[in-house]
Amino acid sequence: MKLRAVSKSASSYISYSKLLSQLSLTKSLDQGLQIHAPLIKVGLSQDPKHRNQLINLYSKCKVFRHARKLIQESPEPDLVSWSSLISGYAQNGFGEEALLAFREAHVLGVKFNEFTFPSVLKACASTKNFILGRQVHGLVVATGFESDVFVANTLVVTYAKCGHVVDSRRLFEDIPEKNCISWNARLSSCAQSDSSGEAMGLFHEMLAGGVRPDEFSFSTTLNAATGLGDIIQGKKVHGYLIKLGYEGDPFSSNALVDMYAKGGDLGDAITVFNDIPEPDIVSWNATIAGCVLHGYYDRALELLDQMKKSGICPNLFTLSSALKACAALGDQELGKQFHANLIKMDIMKDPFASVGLIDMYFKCHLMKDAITVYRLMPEKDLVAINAMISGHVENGEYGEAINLFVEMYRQTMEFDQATLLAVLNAIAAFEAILVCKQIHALIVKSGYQADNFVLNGLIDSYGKCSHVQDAAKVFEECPGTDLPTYTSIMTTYAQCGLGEEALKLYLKLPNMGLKPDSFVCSSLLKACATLSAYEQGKQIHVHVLKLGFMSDVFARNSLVNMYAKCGSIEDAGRAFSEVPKRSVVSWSAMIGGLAQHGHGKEALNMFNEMLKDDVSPNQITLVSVLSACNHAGLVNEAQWYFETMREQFGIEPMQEHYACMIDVLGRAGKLDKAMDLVNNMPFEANATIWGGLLGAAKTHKNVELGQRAAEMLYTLEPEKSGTHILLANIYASEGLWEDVAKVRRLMKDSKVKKEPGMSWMEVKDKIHTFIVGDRTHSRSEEIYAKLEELGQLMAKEGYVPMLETDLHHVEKKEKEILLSYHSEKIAVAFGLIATPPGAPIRVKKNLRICLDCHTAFKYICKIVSREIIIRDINRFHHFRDGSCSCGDYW
DNA sequence: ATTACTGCCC
Repeated sequence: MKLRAVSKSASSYISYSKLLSQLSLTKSLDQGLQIHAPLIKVGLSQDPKHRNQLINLYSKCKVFRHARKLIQESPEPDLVSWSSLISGYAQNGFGEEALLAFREAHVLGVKFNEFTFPSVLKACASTKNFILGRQVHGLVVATGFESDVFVANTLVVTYAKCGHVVDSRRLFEDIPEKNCISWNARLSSCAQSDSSGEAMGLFHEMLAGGVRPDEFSFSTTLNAATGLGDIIQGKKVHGYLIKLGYEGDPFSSNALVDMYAKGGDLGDAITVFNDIPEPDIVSWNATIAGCVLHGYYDRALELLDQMKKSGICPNLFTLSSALKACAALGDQELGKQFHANLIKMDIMKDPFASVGLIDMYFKCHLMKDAITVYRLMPEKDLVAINAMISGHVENGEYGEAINLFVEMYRQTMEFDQATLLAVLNAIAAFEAILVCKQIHALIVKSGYQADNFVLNGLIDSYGKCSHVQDAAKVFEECPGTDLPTYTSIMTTYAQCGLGEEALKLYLKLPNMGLKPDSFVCSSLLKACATLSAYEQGKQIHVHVLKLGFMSDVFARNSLVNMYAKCGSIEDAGRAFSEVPKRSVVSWSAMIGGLAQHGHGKEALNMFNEMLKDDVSPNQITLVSVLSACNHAGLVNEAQWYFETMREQFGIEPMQEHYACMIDVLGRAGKLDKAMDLVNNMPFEANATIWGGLLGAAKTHKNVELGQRAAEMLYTLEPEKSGTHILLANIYASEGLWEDVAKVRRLMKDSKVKKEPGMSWMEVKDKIHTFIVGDRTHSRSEEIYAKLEELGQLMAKEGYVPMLETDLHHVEKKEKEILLSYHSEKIAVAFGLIATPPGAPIRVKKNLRICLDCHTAFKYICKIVSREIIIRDINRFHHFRDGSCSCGDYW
């Protein structure tokens, strides 16, 4: 009986031992627990080998309580049992516990070996306990295990993870026989410190040293390529990976998907993804994130469905991307569903989940939900605050956005690039110039003046606040100017009416080695529009075609606007007819263009067509409609649209509509009605409105209204000289020379200078600028000869200079000379000698065209058989066959 | 011993 028991236990000894090590490998806890009882029964659990195997199994399966109990039961501290426990903690992510166990064992006098040190070091790395890590390193050296390549590799990784990259590199270099894992450890330490370039170099060194990379080396190197955005290198690594037969490695495949998705062709990413036999959650996530990154939001959501159907549950990564897709698509319902998913998964404490939701709710205009999610965040990190600021900007709450920043900055003094960009956006939209200057100071103080993104935002904000000079200063001091910087400053110039400056910069782009993109083109088209630079505009049009931006609806709308503002309503019409899907912007641009050219009836027809096309007008469309009525002198029509726009189109008349209507009435001589509207509208009349009334007073020779309007304008815009000039003109036209003299004195005292009349004429790619009596042009002699010749021909046809338009109280002869050398006349004369016969002449003027020039051009266009197109500050004048398109109404 | 995917701003 006794013998049998012994022999049975002998055979069990071997089989239990085998079984236990098998169970340890597969982490089969249940079976282990089942064996534990029989082991006790046969008395084998007291055997050190079996006990250690059990400790190992329990530690691996995270049942540390049982493991510790077995250690306590053992008669003396044992290296293997403690090692098992420590490694169990370390492998399962219980770093702190591993270190505690290590200290306990150390105090008990356990001597460690090359199998224990890696676990302890791993725990130091995961808890970022550098101090203990260095002490363990000392222990390693003292016990002579430094030369063990296994331990040395772990040290390299530990130092890197604790942020001590230099020590990590030194230790790596000191390893005499570096194996593949040593190299991998170094590669991973580069990944830790964001040194993708260094990692790429190491990979090549590794190859040169004859070490064969494994799947770890490949996936890490591919990640480095992604970090660098260097797809060319990445593709080479991809090729080599195939050659060495690691194509099936899931980590490398996922790294490839991520690389192509982030920096290359999304198609390549999807190809790699489709070749993965059993994509895991990371493969799906990387592909879905790639779709979102490239703007294929529907595709991303479809993939998410497919993923679920394949039996894989979305995790936080998946839902982050999905929320971004919902935000971009404005899909509230789906967004809410994902919110429910996140709550069910109990991961709402994760900042990524909250920020994704905040962003989604703001972009879907569900402000309250966004704010609720933010309030429920246990710890509001910087990214969440940034999302709040930009969310408010997104919803037009610029003041709230700025206040939020100020409040946050006072509390934490924390901000980053994204904060600055969000605040700058708010400033730009709010035109908050004082805040803009403060943020500028903050940018300089905090060292962000080397950050191009921030500087571009700053330029943009100064531009939107109409502080061109500040914008230009930031631009000039920009350390490295890239294409977006140029775009920002060119857009600023274009918006502030300095189209010429924008064009000058554009011509410099090739010299800087920069290629224009669709943003530059759109900015330039706007510049051309402001400048009325028709030839330049046509060239940009060619660029837009060549560079393939014609699929861009913005580009097409910009073309309509540019051609209209450059005086070619025909080209504008052609561009308009080529817009595939006309939005309210396309229609408004066309209607506004027609209006500016005095084609009031056509503009109104266009407006009716737009309504038939089921496109709803917006405020801008109605400004264009009223302006069309204005330029065509259609007073009744204007009144009808103005009075019915609220009920017909649900658009509340804004200041611009009132201003336009007041202008219509004023021009038509209905000065009383105009003043009624001024007194009864829900706004204070601004400078534009008083300016219009002053013009009306001049046209209809109403001194009283002129004086009142002028007085208002002196306070509203004292820096403008136009007011004085117009008032003086009113007095002059009534022969009130003493009053003219008074105004002139006033002008002199207040140091307001008359804004000099300037005209521009574009020939080929050069813009020629002229002022009154200009003799600086290289072809001045020919120009003045032409003017002389024209003067004689015009006189024969019956032209008489309209001397009363000049307010200089000088001799008649002198007046005649001053009049004949007005900048627009010089420009037209230059046009006649510098362009081929029969070509239309396009001139832009910075002020309103003068009455005498207007009359003269009617004669000239007939004499020379040319179309003369003058764009003044308000509108276009097309002179053809002795008359002007404005019908003498401007 | 070593490897991947997510948020705010451009």
